[in-house]
Amino acid sequence: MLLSPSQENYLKAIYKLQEDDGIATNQALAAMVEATPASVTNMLRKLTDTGYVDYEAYQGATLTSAGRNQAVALVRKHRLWEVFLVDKLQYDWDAVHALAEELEHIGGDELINRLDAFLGHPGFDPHGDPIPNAKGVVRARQHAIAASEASVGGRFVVCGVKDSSSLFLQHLD
Amino acid sequence: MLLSPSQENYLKAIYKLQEDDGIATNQALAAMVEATPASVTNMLRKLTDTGYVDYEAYQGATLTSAGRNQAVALVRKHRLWEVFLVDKLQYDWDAVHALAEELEHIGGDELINRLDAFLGHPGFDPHGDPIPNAKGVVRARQHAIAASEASVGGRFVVCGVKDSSSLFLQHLD
DNA sequence: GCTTAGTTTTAGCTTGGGCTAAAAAAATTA
DNA sequence: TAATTTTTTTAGCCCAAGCTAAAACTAAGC
Repeated sequence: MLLSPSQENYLKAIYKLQEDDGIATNQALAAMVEATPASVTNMLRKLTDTGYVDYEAYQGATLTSAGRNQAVALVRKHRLWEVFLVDKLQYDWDAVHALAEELEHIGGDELINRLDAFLGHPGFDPHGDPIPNAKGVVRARQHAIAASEASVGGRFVVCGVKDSSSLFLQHLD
Repeated sequence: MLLSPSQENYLKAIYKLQEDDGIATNQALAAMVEATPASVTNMLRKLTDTGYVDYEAYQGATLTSAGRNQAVALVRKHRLWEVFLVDKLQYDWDAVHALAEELEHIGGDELINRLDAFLGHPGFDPHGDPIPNAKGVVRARQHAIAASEASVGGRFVVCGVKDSSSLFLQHLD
């Protein structure tokens, strides 16, 4: 089954919300894909019919295993393109998100696996997020704590940032 | 004015037909963009309204200078991505056309100029076609003659191929 | 110069993915 | 528990880009 860019964005959004909040509500999805809740209901129907999502009215959406595979593959593509843009094209790390959002919908496994090899199989993207491997396995970022948890005066290495808004990343620079 | 991928494909098709045949007929366009002649008529209206095409009923389409700029930019993007795929990702030259068709619709000047620099400002794509520079200037392939014109027994260097079908390119290999 | 063949356009329909406004369900508060 | 607020769904609409079938135009052959 072939997914449209729009459908792929929904799967990615559900995946992120499940990871972060445990549940993907209609409203949160609407905010994430920048559509109205009514449009989200429509799309969830379609994705349920095609077997990527489990969804019952008023109960929120969860990914099927097929849906989760797709979502992880998209995360992989997104993060590998971000590495390419920063490492090879010298983009600043705060400028790559939007472009990666476009690039992640291009091509299939062949392209992304070649890109992966070309980049030297990186384990993390420019924001420190882990890159799923070709089989969809994501290694968690180890030993990481939030900056707000760090003891004052202690010395730490920043290994990633959560917020990907361009404004916040520029502030960090 | 922002163009959809579909609109960009029409501009590219008109450009190619103008170059090759001198004129872009409705029928030839339909074949090139893989749509029906009726759909082509619709789209030509739109592109005329937005100022990229000059078109009067039954007279065929020509690009305005804005349209030509867009078309040349697309050819540039397409060919640079082909270089990337072959030189960096080790694709065979006969396998890159379809992927470049997708990639050429991504991003804007910034991305493509960075890609150009990364690739070392190549002058020609893997098929030997010249790559327009950032200003849209295309250097013609010099001193080139068709293989069918070459004298039997003479020695020549192949600097390009016209047909980009995967089948023909595989045959050459 | 007519007739036929080919091409292009018009008219009206379809599909995907949006939207708004109103109805229905769920959750919260009194 | 009842009333109110919030969330979700339904119903009906829009737009882009395609399609088919029929009408109109152009070009060729006799």
